[in-house]
Amino acid sequence: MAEKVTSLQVAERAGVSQSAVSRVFTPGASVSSKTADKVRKAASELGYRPNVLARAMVKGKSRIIGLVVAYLENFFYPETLEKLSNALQEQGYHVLVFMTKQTAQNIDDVMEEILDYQVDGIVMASVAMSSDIASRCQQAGVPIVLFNRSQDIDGITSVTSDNYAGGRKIAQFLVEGEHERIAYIAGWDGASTQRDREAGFRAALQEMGREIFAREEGNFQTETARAAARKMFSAAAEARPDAVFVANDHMAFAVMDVLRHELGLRVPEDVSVVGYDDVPPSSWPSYNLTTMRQRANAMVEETVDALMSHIQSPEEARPRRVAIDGPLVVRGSARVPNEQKKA
Amino acid sequence: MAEKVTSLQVAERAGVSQSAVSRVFTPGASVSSKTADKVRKAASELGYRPNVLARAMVKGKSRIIGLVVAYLENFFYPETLEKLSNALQEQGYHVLVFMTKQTAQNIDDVMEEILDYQVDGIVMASVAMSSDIASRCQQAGVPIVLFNRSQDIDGITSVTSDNYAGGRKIAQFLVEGEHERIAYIAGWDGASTQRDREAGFRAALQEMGREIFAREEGNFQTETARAAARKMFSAAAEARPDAVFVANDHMAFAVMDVLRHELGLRVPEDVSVVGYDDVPPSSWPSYNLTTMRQRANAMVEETVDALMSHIQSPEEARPRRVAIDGPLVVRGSARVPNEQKKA
DNA sequence: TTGAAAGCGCTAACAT
DNA sequence: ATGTTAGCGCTTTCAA
Repeated sequence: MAEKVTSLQVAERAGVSQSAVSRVFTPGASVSSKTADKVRKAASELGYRPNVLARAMVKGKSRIIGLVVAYLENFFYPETLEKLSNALQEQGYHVLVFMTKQTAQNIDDVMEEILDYQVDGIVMASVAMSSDIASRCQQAGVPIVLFNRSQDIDGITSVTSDNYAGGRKIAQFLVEGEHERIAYIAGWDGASTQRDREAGFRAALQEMGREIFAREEGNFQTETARAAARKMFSAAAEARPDAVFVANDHMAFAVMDVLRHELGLRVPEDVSVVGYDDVPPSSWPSYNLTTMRQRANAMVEETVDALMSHIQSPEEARPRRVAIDGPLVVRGSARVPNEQKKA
Repeated sequence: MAEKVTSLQVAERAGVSQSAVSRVFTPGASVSSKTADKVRKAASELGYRPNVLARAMVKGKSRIIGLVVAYLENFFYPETLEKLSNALQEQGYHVLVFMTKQTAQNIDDVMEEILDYQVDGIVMASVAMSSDIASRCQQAGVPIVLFNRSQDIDGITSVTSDNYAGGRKIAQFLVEGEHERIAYIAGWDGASTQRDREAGFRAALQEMGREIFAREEGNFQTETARAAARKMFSAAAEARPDAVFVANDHMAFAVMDVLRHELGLRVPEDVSVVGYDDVPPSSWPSYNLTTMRQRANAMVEETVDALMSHIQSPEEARPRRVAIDGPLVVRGSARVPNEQKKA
């Protein structure tokens, strides 16, 4: 049960002062190479490494980023978490995870906890936030970025895909594919992603002189999405949609399964399905889902960049609201305009 | 840009000493309710909360658990991470994430970093570890638990499903299902999960006077698994397997897709497929995969329990090697013995 | 019960 | 270039 090795012990063994040891481990400090050598030798003999927490205390920077996340069940998030964590690691930061339920009280509680850890920044993935809390963080000087959510709170940075544009693209694609009865299965309406996707979808439809033929709520959940699909597609052929935009891939899989395995409908022959996210299973042959890609890499890059610039120059950094455009990935789950081929 | 509120400021406002403030926020310390009230009032007016890092320094306990993880692409891990984080949060701990590549050097580096954060414990998910590093942590008094991996290092705690027993069950199930040519698609052989699953599978087969008809390497990766499936099933009907155990679900999906969509084979009529893990897509109707369930909840519970007992009583706590049994979840991807029904 | 004081392991002036 | 000193914000003796 060896004890913790401190810089003082290293100093004694190397025959230098404790601050000399500190300097050796501080990039850009002034130490002679002779001292440095002695110290490094002593340090490695003792197995010494600086205590990050102690350093954090004196510098007032923990190099910890708090990540608040509500659920990992949508496969877009694991992907994101992995990329985010990697990107942050490269900058010398690490991610401290806080799971929370999507209720105001929970979120507020969790935010307090996060702040207790003196994090240098916070990423909220798919979690809404009270403006109270927002200003509390601003006071504490801790930058927040909303990931995959945007909110109309002043001075809050958010990074999303361009959900409005995405909704528009899908509407266009479906109309060009000569669909007659275009439906929508919505996500949870508390989410800006849901609202923006639907708004873009409807707007584009309207511009083309069309409108939504049917709409059900899927709430971003498998079971609810299944129920929505059953309800929407139980009618006779002429009375049911021949195309449906499902607000995310996670629900789209559930919808496709109901269509094919419960209702005996063919996709895309009887009904076209389009999703949103482009998570891994979307490209699996069983689903082969046409979907809007959320560019996780780009979104993570923006997030890290925003965080870093706020940390490095709190005064100059301006809040930003980034909406990243992505391609519509055309696969086989939806009929396409004549000239196109499916992937 | 409000500054950090310290216990000293609270003390001044409440007209008490700084240590009185500390006591109020220390469960089980002796303070009169009069003092406590004054302090709490001042604290909430100022928005004071104790600095966890400072507390960590003096107590030598950070209430941070380091999680080392190699990839989140197997859907078993997001699930695990969510549950683990929640369970730990309930105990007042939080998870600091370290992503790493599966190479010895990387892992060692990451472990050093982790130790720098003075974590109270470490969970390694699907990551192997040198015995060097193991003893380094033991020296530092930091308990480690290997999650979903076991290693023959003395004194190391590991929590897995009972992979050997799982392999056996699958062999039995396949033989009872009257399969003639039973094949295996292996995972990465560096993983104990792969080795144990295969060992149990082979042992049971042998006891029944049978053996593996064909074997390919899938390496736990989608593309490699696809290639394995193509190679294994390109032969004529009599020369190819009529059943295959794929070492995890992630690969099993890829295999099923190749079987159905590339090779035009029916599952389970032409070939039965069984996986391992029971991740969410396994129960989706498109796959409806028969698979061994890994009981994530139980595994997480054991992990947290092991961690807590080592933290609370480092002396008494014994290393444990837990292998949690799980059920074979029978769905539609494999032919079953006559009397059974599929789910 | 309460305050004063020491100290957790480190960094950052300040002097030399 | 290097040592000395003063904290970072807190918990925990030790006296009172």
